[in-house]
Amino acid sequence: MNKKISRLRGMYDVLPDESWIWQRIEHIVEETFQSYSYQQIRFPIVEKTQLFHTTIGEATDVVEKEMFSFQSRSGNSISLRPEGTAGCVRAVIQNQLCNRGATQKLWYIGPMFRYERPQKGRNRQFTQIGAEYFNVESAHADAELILMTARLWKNLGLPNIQLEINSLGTSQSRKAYREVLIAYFQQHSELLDEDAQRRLLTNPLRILDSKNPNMKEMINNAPLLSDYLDDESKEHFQQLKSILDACKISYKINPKLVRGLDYYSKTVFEWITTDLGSQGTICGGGRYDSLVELQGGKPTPAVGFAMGVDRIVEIIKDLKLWQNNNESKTYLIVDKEVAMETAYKLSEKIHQALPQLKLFMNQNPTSFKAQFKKADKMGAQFAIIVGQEEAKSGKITLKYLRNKEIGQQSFEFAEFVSFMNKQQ
RNA sequence: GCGGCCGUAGUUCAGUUGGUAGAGCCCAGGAUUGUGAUUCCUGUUGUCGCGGGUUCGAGCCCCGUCGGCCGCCCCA
Repeated sequence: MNKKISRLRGMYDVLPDESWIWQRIEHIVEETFQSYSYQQIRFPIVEKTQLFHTTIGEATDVVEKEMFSFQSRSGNSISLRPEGTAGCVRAVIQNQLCNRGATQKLWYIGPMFRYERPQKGRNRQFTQIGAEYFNVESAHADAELILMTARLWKNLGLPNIQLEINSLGTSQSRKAYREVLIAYFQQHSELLDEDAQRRLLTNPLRILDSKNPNMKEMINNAPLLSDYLDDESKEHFQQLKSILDACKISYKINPKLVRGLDYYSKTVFEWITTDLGSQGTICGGGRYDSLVELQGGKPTPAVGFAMGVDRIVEIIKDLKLWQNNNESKTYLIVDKEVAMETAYKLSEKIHQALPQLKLFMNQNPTSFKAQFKKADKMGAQFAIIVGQEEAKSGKITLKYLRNKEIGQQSFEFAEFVSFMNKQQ
């Protein structure tokens, strides 16, 4: 008879000991993206299932077996978004943000849902932050997005992150390569595992990603995508590389880097950490020039990326990169014998005069000793003591808990305010 | 979707060949007449994840289930 209802598998609660990390990441992301003049866009968590099928691709794992799909009351199939680009593109088309050649630099943050087996760095509800740059065809746009993410890692203070890039080519050159690749794999069909057999005609590029040791040699000898790039794609890729070189962003060209979502073309990139085990990609993205048209909009080149906030939080926690400074700095210690009205009058006066001050007030006054103990455990810098003497005199007694030499002082209210202002 | 490990107080864990639970930390109170971080004393806490089975008897054995971790897979 267990009446407790537990949370769903792969979902989680963010508790106060961790929420401050999320808040700080969100704050830094917002500042960084704004400094590059990207504007926030917000779009629904639920969309028509069809949107994800046409955008992400029928043969992808995300669509085939990882979507939270269900029937709406009117009988339509709707789904929780498994990623952000689909909804963002839909919103751009529907609200005509790119009409008459307008460019857009957009970013978003929010929960995404995929029905997967939970693991470190992989949850069923997870938070992604993404940015999308619409209507610039040249690699300058790709470069800006990569530079902006590099700036973000710097601002967040994340170490051990590497950039990998590749070019998938235009959809025409990819089509040509695809046929060569299928032919090659068919020659070696006796070596293909079950997974590869299944993907041979739906998504042969993904076979290159396989870690099956039996297929390793065969894959290593497979024709390379880079040999089949057309001039336009080569030129585009070269442009990106020379900007990255100029800005001293180091990268590795990974010719086997192919993204799992169908809509990518030309540039693809990933930021990878070695600190998270097997879920090491913290940010991935690329160009998707044909997606807007595929969704029924006017042809609009675009490029974007998404990053997993949960994974970034994990790194910051595991490596203990940050310290919490969101805790109360000042603890209001109230004598049991002092009327709470007096204490509240003072605390409101303090909030009015020092709006930045993080004041903790104990609504259940116990002994002085116990309150001091609590203030200490909480990491408070100061204790304001409201005892019977202070209630009579109207003065403020302030004790500096972190420095015995300064110790305890008595102030008039105005003196107290200017003292605290100096401290902050 | 596949494979492996795991689930005992708030927490970290112990629990002998099956005989219905224990420690450290934390928390609360006190030694200290209005004052913390050291020390000492005292005290609270569990349907042993949940359900079923075997047994005279199950935290321990078996089955199921839920949840977590790790690998595959996938991806951010």
